[in-house]
Amino acid sequence: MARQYWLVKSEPDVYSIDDLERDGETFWDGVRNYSARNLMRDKMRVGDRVLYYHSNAKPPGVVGIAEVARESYPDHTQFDPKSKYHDPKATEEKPRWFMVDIAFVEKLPRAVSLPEIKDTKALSEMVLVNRSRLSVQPVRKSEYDLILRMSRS
DNA sequence: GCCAACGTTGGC
DNA sequence: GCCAACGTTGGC
Repeated sequence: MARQYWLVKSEPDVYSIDDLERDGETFWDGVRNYSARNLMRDKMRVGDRVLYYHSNAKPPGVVGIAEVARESYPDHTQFDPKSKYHDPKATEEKPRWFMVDIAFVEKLPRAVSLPEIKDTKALSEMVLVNRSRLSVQPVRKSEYDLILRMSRS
């Protein structure tokens, strides 16, 4: 299948693009939304490209690129009573939440901010603009390419 | 810090 | 199955 494109949100205070650059690779734990889970569990493939978005930042925006390094497997934090992501209804036999691993690719030469994205007609159909609170979302190749081009200008 | 959007939970 | 109450996300 052709490479697909995604966007993931992360609060830089929690885990920023710099943290990902330092670590090289990480597991994307803590996603507790069924739409986002289904995308990770069923659609994300190794090698897919991922726009890395800083939410709750000033300004919020796309700051880098990552790629899917491992396809979905159960998110271990759901089984951990001490984790804030613990889910008492999940069992090892029947996990409810899944995650993927993502690897650092590069930081954008310049962040592309949310206001800028909102001002760009060709990006007006992005899920980011039209649906609040989805932390893993699909992106069109044309949108991905345009954001990269904007970051270089 | 506020609050709109909206997903989830649980009573009925 | 409906829907009110509740909790969270995330921009501003």
